Amino acid sequence: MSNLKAQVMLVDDHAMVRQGMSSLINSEPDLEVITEAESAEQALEILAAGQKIDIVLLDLTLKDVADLDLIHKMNLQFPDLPILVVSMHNERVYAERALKSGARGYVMKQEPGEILISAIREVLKGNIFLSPPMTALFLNRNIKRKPEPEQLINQLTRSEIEIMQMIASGLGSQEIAVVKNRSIKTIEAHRANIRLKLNLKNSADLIRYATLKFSQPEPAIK
Amino acid sequence: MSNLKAQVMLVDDHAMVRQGMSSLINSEPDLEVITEAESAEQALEILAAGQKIDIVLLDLTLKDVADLDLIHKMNLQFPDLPILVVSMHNERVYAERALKSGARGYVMKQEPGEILISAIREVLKGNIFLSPPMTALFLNRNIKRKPEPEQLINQLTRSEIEIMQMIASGLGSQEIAVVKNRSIKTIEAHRANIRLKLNLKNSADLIRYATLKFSQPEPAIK
DNA sequence: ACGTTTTATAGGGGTTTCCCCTAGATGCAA
DNA sequence: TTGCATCTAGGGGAAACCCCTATAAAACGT
Repeated sequence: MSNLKAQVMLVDDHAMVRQGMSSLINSEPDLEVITEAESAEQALEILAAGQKIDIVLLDLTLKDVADLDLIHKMNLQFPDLPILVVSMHNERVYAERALKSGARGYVMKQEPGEILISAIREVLKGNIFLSPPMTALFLNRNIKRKPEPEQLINQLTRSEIEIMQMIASGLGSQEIAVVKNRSIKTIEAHRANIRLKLNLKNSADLIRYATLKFSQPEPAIK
Repeated sequence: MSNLKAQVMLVDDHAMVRQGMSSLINSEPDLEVITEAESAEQALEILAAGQKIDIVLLDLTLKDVADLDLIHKMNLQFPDLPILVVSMHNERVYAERALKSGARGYVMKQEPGEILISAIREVLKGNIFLSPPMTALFLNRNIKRKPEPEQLINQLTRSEIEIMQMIASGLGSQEIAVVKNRSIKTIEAHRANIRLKLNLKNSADLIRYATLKFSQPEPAIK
C-alpha cells in the first residue's frame, strides 16, 4: 500500500535537482515522491486535478520571480497542504517571506540530505521547520519591540484599562455597564476620558485601538 | 579588569539557589555574578542605584505572583537590560508570558548547568533563548493560522473589501461615502451585507474584525 | 495635613450613527 | 431568461455617540 508513505510532490525547474532529491527521498521508508512539476503552472494543474499529496517541496527559484506568489496561491486553494521551501538562496533573505506567504519550512540546498529529510518529517508533523540560527533571528524580531505604546497605555487607570479590554473583547457600552453594574453614562464618561488621553477622535478609533492593543490571545494568568 | 567579564545580577529568594548559580557562573571565564537580590523591590533598588549590570537572571517564583509584573517594570525602566528567566515551572506554561512581558529567555532549573551558561551567552549576544521544543511550539503559533479567515474573506466582493480596508484605516461611514462619492445609505447597506456574510452582530464587531483582518502593516511583496 | 488634581460616578440633551425594512438597477450564471 | 447576488439608496425608529455639567472619592504633592 503506497498510502503508508507520505506522498511528496517536487516542484523544481531543474530535472537533475529533482532526480537527486527524488532518490534521496525515495530511499526513506516512509516517504515517496509521487509527482513532479517543473513550473508553477504545472504544479497548480496537478494539484487542481485532485492528485493526493501530503507535502510539496518547492524550489524558490523557478524561472520568474513569482515564487512567493505561487506559495500564496497554493495556500489559498489548498490550505491544508504544507509547503516546504528548498532554496539555494540564503535563508536570511527569503525564509521569513516564504513563511509569511504560507510556507511551513525553509531548507537551503547546501544543507546535507538528512536535514532535508528531517525537515520534511517536521513539516508533515505539522511543525514549522527553520534552521536554528534562523529561528533565533525570527524569534528576536517577533518578540522584541513595544517600547512606546506602553507609555501611552500607562496613562490609563485601572478601570480604563478594564474597559478597553472589554471593548476589545466585543462588548458595547451598554453591556459593559451591565457587567460592571454602573450607569451607561459612567462607561461613556470613561470612554470619553480614554479618547482624550489617547487622542482618539471617535468611538470607531477607540474600538480599533482597543482591538489592536488590548486583545488577549491567552486566557489570563492565575 | 572586571569589565571584561559580563556582569550578572541574580534575583532569587532562595539563598542556596543563588549560591549554587553563583559558583556555576563564576567558574566561567567570561561571566561574573556582581550582585544579588532576594526580592523584586531589592532588585529594582539596586538597578535604580545605577549599578552597571549586563544581564539579570530572574527566578520566576519569588514570594508573590507579581513576577511578570517585575519583568515588565524592569523592562520599562531599563529597556536595554536583558532578563533571562530561570524557573522551576514548566516552560510550556510560563515561557511565552515571560517573553511577552519582556524577558529575553527562559530556562528551567532542572536543565543541566551548561544550558544555563549557554542561555546566558545567547541572551548577552542579543538573542532570545528558548528550549528547542518550546521554540517550535512558539513558531508554530506565531506563523501558522490563516486557513479559514481567507475563506470568509473570499466571500466578500471587491467593494466590500474596499470598505473593510477603509474601516480598518479609521474612516467612518460618512467619510467613506464622501471618498467614494456615494450616499451614506449605500455604504451602510454594504456594511449590513458584510455583517451578514461574516456573522457580525453590530458595528463594533465589524470594526474589530476589519481592524484585525484588514489592517495592512507591510508595504506589499513584489 | 491640607489643598489640588485625577478618577469615578452620573445626568441632560442634541447629533449622529446604527440597523431593520424596502426597492430599483445592473450583471452574471444556470 | 430567469433568477440570484450586487450596488445603489431612501424611511424611520432606536441606539449610540459626544458635548456639557456636577459631585464625591481617591490620589498626589508639598
